[in-house]
Amino acid sequence: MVEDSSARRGGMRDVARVAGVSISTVANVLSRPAIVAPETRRRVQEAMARVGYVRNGPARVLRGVPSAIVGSVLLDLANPFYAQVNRGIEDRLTDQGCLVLAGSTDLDAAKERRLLGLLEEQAVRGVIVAPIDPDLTRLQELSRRGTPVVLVDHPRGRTDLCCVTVDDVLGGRLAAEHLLALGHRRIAYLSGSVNAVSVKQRRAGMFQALAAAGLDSDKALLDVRMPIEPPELPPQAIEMILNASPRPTAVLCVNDTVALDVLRGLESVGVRVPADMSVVGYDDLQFAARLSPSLTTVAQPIYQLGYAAADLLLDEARSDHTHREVLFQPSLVVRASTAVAPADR
Amino acid sequence: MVEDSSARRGGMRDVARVAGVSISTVANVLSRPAIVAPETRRRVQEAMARVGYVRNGPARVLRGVPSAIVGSVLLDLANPFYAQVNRGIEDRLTDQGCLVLAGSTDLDAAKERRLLGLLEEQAVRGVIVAPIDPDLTRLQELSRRGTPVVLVDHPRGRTDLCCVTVDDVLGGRLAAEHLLALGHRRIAYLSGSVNAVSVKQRRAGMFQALAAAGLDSDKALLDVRMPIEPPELPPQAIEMILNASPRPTAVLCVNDTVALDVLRGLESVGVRVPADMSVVGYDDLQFAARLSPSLTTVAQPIYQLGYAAADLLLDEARSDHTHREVLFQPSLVVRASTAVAPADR
DNA sequence: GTGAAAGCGCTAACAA
DNA sequence: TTGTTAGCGCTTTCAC
Repeated sequence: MVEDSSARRGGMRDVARVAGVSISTVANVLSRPAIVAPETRRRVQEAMARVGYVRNGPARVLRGVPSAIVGSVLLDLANPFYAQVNRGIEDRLTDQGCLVLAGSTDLDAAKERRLLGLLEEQAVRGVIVAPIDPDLTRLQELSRRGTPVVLVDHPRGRTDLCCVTVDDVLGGRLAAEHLLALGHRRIAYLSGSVNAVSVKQRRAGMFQALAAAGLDSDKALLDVRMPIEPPELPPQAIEMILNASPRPTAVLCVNDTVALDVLRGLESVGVRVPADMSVVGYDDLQFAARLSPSLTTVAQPIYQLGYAAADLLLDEARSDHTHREVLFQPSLVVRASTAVAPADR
Repeated sequence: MVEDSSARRGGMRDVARVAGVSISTVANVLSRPAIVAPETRRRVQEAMARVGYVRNGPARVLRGVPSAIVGSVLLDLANPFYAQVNRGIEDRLTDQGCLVLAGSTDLDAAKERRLLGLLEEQAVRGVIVAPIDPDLTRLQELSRRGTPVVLVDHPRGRTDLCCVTVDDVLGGRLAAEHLLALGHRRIAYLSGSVNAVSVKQRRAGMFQALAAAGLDSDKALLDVRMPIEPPELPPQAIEMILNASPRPTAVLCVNDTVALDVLRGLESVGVRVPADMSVVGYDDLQFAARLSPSLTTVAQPIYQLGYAAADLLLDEARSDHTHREVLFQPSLVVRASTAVAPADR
């Protein structure tokens, strides 16, 4: 009857048998070691090692212990922005002994629903989600059925969910103000098909800045919208900007990746940055500082977004929890891709 | 006794009660709908909707159904390489209705152990891991205790685990051959403190190429090793390369991110790429093609690495499974950062 | 300080 | 075709 340390994992029953105690004594050693007699405790611990005891999470959850698993449903974990959000989530949860069940929705509402459904079945501790489906009622119901939900990078709308967002209006305003101060009077806003809310709010922020400078927003702002999810920016984007009349002297891009492509695109047609055209990114991803020219961009506290969301989720377990809305401020990082507008020189 | 659709989730018992059938009929509707009378089935399904029925994963696992959760333990999910590996894993598992529990080890063996321990407690279906702890016995035992383990980007060593790797010797050789063909006779190899095995193997590959060209490997290869995990490459790296005598005319970098920094570093001291110095990256990350100069690099099938690993893991469930070793081939992507060696012109 | 026993929600074998 | 039942491994009273 010798147990092999590399055998299949034993349960509490095996431990109890080997230690010559009852199951509940084993349980006590695990959860309230203090109340067990030292000698007994030692015997039990020895037995645990002998039979290769491993706690059974599912059984504990079934019994009512909160799950150690938290869901993270983001747009695309291979996208540096969301990867960073996810790291924030992971790091916050990890010291609570929690694990992150992460999934990508790829802009597909059906995929999002599927993921959320699977997560609910796992009876996870909660879910952090950057929803792509504008209809939040599903999430609201998920929450009501007992799975706490926290929104990241998305306003709570009419739900009573916790959410963590960045002030996109401010972000748009900061970018526009910077360009206006450099003398730019005609600015292109290159946005994708995604993240409708953010895109709109940033535009609103630009309008604010333009209006404050006494400009006619409709003339000063050139809206260039195109589907820019696939790895490559469609070449027409650059064309549209360069052929517009009057031609803009600056571009605000919806994110740094797009800005990178714009930099390349402009270079390839001989437009110099920042001499002929200023370029502003958004996000301040790691590579932004390392490009040449290094990229002026609106920095978002990406990691903190995730960290704060995880924080809120953990807080949901507390009895005195109240649903909260956390709002971060973006900040402008001026680097070498923006300069005084050509006409002004 | 009216149930509210937005109420707390009900269980099979509630469904049975509402539908006026027994629990096992409900179970049958779920797992073998065909054997249930249509009328009964309909009633049960209606009841499920009414009480907001959601399957309870943990209970199923406890009962012996394989878990839908797979662990993914990688170095850093915010690192584009591992993020991509993880996407491969995710995409392969997702159509099997599986979920990915992903964690970062951050080069910390203790963290790796902790993660693996937690995953084992969750009774996951299996674990895919890029181990940083060179001692694989823990993984071997994990596997023996009943949690299948697949290694990614790491040789199986003396274990009998499944593993997926890329031929690093070939990668090093391809890079060196390319540079040799361009007339370079002195090449720096800039490697970090990480991933000992890969680094060594690539060096071996370079040696092969050098030897085949009739060169004295020790003189032709300048080894520059330094800790390069933090976001910035230490400036000394560039110095060491430029001050070496004879000065190398080409650099092979351990990955594209390092190559990016080298590009910047060389530019800042007025060394032109590729005119004065050729630079080769490794990995072919998305941005490699978009840099200026665009980066010559050794492409690895990163996504496929994860995809194949997940594939192997799923296969472990089959009764006829045999442990396998999958080896991918890297390939050289020649772009604009390499050119004929200066002396030769 | 320790043990006996009741379930958590589910599956599957067997009975009706 | 449907129902009964015995656990899966654990936590948690409550008795001893």
